[in-house]
Amino acid sequence: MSQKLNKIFSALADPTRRDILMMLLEDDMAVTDIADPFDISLAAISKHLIILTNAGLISQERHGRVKWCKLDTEATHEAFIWIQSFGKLNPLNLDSFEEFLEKEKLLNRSDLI
Amino acid sequence: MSQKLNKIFSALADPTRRDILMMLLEDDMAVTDIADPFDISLAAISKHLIILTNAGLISQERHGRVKWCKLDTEATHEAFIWIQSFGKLNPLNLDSFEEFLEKEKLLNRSDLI
DNA sequence: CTATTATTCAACTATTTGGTTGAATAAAGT
DNA sequence: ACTTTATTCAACCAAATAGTTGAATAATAG
Repeated sequence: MSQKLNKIFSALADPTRRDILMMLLEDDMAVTDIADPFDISLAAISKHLIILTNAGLISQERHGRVKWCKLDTEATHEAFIWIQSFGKLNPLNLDSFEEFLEKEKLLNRSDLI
Repeated sequence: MSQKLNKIFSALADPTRRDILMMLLEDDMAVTDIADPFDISLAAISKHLIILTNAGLISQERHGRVKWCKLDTEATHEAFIWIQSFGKLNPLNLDSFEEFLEKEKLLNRSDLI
C-alpha cells in the first residue's frame, strides 16, 4: 500500500503526466496522438505512459500496432481516499472538470504562474 | 496552480513525509519529536519538513527554540479536488483515520509488500 | 518483399532527490 | 558565563528522474 501510494503520488507529481491524464478524461488515445501536443520526444512520452501504467493510473491495450491508453480510476480512487482520510476536507460535488477549472481560475488566479 | 500541484504531489510521494503527516493528524509536534521514530538524521527530517512546508501541507511556528509543526489542510484540499475532478470516484464518509486504515487492511492485504 | 507507421529499447546526460556528517545559530537552563 | 537543547546550514554523495538520440521491433500498406 505504501509502495502503491509512492507510485501514484510520484506519477501525479509531474505536470506532463497530469496533462496526459486530463487528455484521457476526454477519450481513450493512442500513444502517438498523446505525444502530439507536447514538445518532447515520443520516447519521453512513452516513458511517462509506462510510469502512469505502473502506478495503475492508466491501462494500455495493444490493437495491432497501435497501443490505446485509457484512464484507470481505481488508483486515483486510492489516492483520493488516502487524502480524504486527513479529514477537515470539503468534498465537492462537481459535475464536470470544466466546472472545476472555472472555480480554480476564479479562486486561485494569483497562482497560475 | 500547476506549480503548486507539483509541490503537493511530490511532497506526498515520499513515505517518510506521508508518515509525518499522519503523525501530525494526532497532534502538533516539535521537529525533534517528529524525528524520534525515524532512523534517519535530524537534518534529513528537517529537510522533509521544509518540503512539506513549501508544499503548504504543514505550517511551522517557532516558540522559543522549539519549532512546532501543524497540519495545514488547505493544500491537501487542493490535491483532493484535483483528484476528485476525475470523477467516477466514490467519496467515502470515514469518521476517522483508524476506520480508513482498517478498511485498507481488509481490502488490500495482498498489497502490503 | 519493401516501405511506412507505431512504439519501445539502449545508452547517455543533466538535474533533482534523499541521505550523510560536521559546523553554525539560537534560545534556555544552571 | 557555560552548557545543553533545538534546529538548520553547507558540502558532499549515491541513486533516481526526465530528457535526448539512434537503433530495434512489430504490424500494416502498397
